[in-house]
Amino acid sequence: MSQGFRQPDILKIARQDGKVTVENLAAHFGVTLQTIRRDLAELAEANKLERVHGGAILPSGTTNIEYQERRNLNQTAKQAIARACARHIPEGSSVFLNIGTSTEAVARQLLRHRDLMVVTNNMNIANILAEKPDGQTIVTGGKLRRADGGLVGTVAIDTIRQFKFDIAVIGCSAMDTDGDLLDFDIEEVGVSQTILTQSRQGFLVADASKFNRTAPARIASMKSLSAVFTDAPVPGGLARLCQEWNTDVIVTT
Amino acid sequence: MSQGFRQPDILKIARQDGKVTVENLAAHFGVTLQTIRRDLAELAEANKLERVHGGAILPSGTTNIEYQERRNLNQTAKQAIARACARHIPEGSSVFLNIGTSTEAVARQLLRHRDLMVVTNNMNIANILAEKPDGQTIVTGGKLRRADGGLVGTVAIDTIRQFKFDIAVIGCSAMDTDGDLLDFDIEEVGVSQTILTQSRQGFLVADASKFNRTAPARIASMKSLSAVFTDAPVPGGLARLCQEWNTDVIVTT
DNA sequence: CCTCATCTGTCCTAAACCGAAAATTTCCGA
DNA sequence: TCGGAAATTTTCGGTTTAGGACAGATGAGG
Repeated sequence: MSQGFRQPDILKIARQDGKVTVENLAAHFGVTLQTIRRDLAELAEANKLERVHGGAILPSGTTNIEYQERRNLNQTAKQAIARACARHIPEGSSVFLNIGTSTEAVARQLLRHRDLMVVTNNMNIANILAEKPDGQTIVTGGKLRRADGGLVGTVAIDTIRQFKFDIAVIGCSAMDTDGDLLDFDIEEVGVSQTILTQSRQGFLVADASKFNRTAPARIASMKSLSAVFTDAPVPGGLARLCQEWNTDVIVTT
Repeated sequence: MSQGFRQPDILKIARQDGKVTVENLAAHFGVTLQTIRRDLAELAEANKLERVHGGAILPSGTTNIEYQERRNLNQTAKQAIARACARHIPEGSSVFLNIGTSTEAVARQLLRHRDLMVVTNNMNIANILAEKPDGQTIVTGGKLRRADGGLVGTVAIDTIRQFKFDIAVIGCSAMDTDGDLLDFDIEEVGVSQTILTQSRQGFLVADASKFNRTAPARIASMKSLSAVFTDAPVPGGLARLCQEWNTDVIVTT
């Protein structure tokens, strides 16, 4: 019985009991404490377990942490983009804020705007705007997605159809150089498209890293948007296209 | 058993009960008060908990103060009521949880139930259930009421109509001795009534202080409910009426 | 048979943890 | 406002645990 055999068993015990102790494992496998420590160190390195004094526990909230980290990614860029976007949203208007960390940043910047009617399908945004003393916040219904607090599904789409917005603020997973907006999640694409059809103007908030990525589902083309907010000049050909389409490109520094 | 093992458990207890006391935790884990204090200090440092004299509570964050205080009112009674109610909710069932501090307590007690489908129009409940690893949480749409995180209005009612629940758990502002359930808020009454018509069983959770109060709007009669959960025997005449109506009255101690 | 790589046990020092007691702060009723 | 009780912070010492270093054991491959 060696490392390779013990580690899956250790994981099984951990998942069953929620925790493991160095001492019990040593007794269970008939090896020394030091050997178990080495196993646990490897499992912790691989993020299978979380090491604590005297043993190990299951890693805490693996799902949410991913979103948390995504939120911190490019944080200063996102904030600058959000500020620029917020400046283009007049007080008193009706706005939709979609799922996403970028739109969440916009929500924070909108806290000072007066008399907005904000509709969102993002629980995090709703929580942020709950602090806002004036205006109205409306939450679309939907299935709560634990990973990112998004509300998705037919209920969400049906609710959105009942409104007409001045401005829709959406994010995306990736942008193609031909101006197409892409997303990883088909379910979300349906929501984004519905939002755009229900809005007079569409704003995209996306940091420049989205240009270096790709995703399978197509939301729409920049052609149908009024403005794009980002933090680096868009590739040359696309800039010309946007001009042709009458889509403003606002680049923050 | 050391620090690393206790802290996740402490968090779990805190999330379930809304608060923890140094003394209870010390007894629970069989360690001294000082040790628990060190744990709580660390959890507070990591913003997982908020330290208070004698124990710790969940970080306040969004909810407003008045609601926060209402939540603390009769807290132990509410918790006992919620526990009893949760015991009557089978695993795997579909449940609606209405606005209110009592229903919020029920949500905490339901965290351990498996494979529930919970629908709610209460943002606080949605936030609580977002931690739940299994089952589904669905949020009705609606206008976000800052005072208590409730989602109200026609959007909410329309969404509810799309479901059929095994059990509806509702609260109320006051109870009349003739068995009528009353509420201060007309808007909320409409939601409660819709919920009840869409459910096979109706549960009321209400602490005994509601008997000494009155309110203008009528939700329904206890006659239409399956069970009432409270913390003191109901007035004599009403007890007989409930028996006649086949409405169980569960009194927690 | 030899060699190399890997795993394991033992030893040792530094760090973490826990409980106890003293000093200080906070809370709450008079 | 004040005083006592409860809770907290601080400090200290004893005990457990962590993790690096090194040597022996084991097994595969040449």
